Amino acid sequence: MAMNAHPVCDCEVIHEETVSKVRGLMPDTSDFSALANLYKMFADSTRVKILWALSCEEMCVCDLAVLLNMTKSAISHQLKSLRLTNLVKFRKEAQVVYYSLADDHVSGIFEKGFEHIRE
Amino acid sequence: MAMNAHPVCDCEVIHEETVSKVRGLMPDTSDFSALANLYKMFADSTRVKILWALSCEEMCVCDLAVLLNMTKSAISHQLKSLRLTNLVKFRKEAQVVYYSLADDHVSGIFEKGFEHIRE
DNA sequence: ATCATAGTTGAAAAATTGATCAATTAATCA
DNA sequence: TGATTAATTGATCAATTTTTCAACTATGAT
Repeated sequence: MAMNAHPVCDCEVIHEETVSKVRGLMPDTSDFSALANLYKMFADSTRVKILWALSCEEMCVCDLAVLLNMTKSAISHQLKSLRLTNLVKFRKEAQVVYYSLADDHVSGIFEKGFEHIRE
Repeated sequence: MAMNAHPVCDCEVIHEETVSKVRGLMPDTSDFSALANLYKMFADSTRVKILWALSCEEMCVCDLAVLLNMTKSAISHQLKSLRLTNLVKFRKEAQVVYYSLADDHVSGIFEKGFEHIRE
């Protein structure tokens, strides 16, 4: 009969040592959230296309809307998420807002991804 | 008055050249989907913790459930997604199923991510 | 054979997300 | 000033996703 069944997972700890070792090495939950939130930006076709396009060239909202055949509103909403995660930066010239990648890190993440899917 | 407003985005193409140049370079939609689906696996706290844990050591479902304080069922569902995207592999020994990372690519993707959030 | 445990599965519930729509801001120009 | 266009915003709806729950399979032990 189970003497040490875990309340939540309802199972014995099969390998206590492994679990405590890994737990000891584990980054904070907030680090994992930050990481997940970063990858979330690459986890949607629209956003990943926007990021890829901006890795080619600086573009305004309108350009992106035409390129991806979507409304300015939809693009703008996505750009907002990308701004909030510091993946893109922008400059305003008259009424036009030009977006570009915040830094070269982003392209680096792309490369890793494309590497993997072409294996 | 607008002479060439785009039907979907309801805007003029501000920079036709930019748009057509980028459009010419653009990978297939299916490539972007594949990329987004890959990053989707890293875009959830639970999954990213599982992947990170497995990058430390091979673990069974129970170990992961205890480590993350979640039910075996929830873990198992996530592992299924990870299996379907070929990010993890497993071996069965008696009733216990041991999971590990499918290849070193995965750790590489982590590093890029952590690099970015620690900037 | 019976029972306990590891793990998986499908369906439903709960939570999150993405596109749309209408309204709004900001800037230019007549 | 009033009209036009780029862009943003908040609310809503639809779709997707994650967890939960209960039922189930499979393996090993008594």
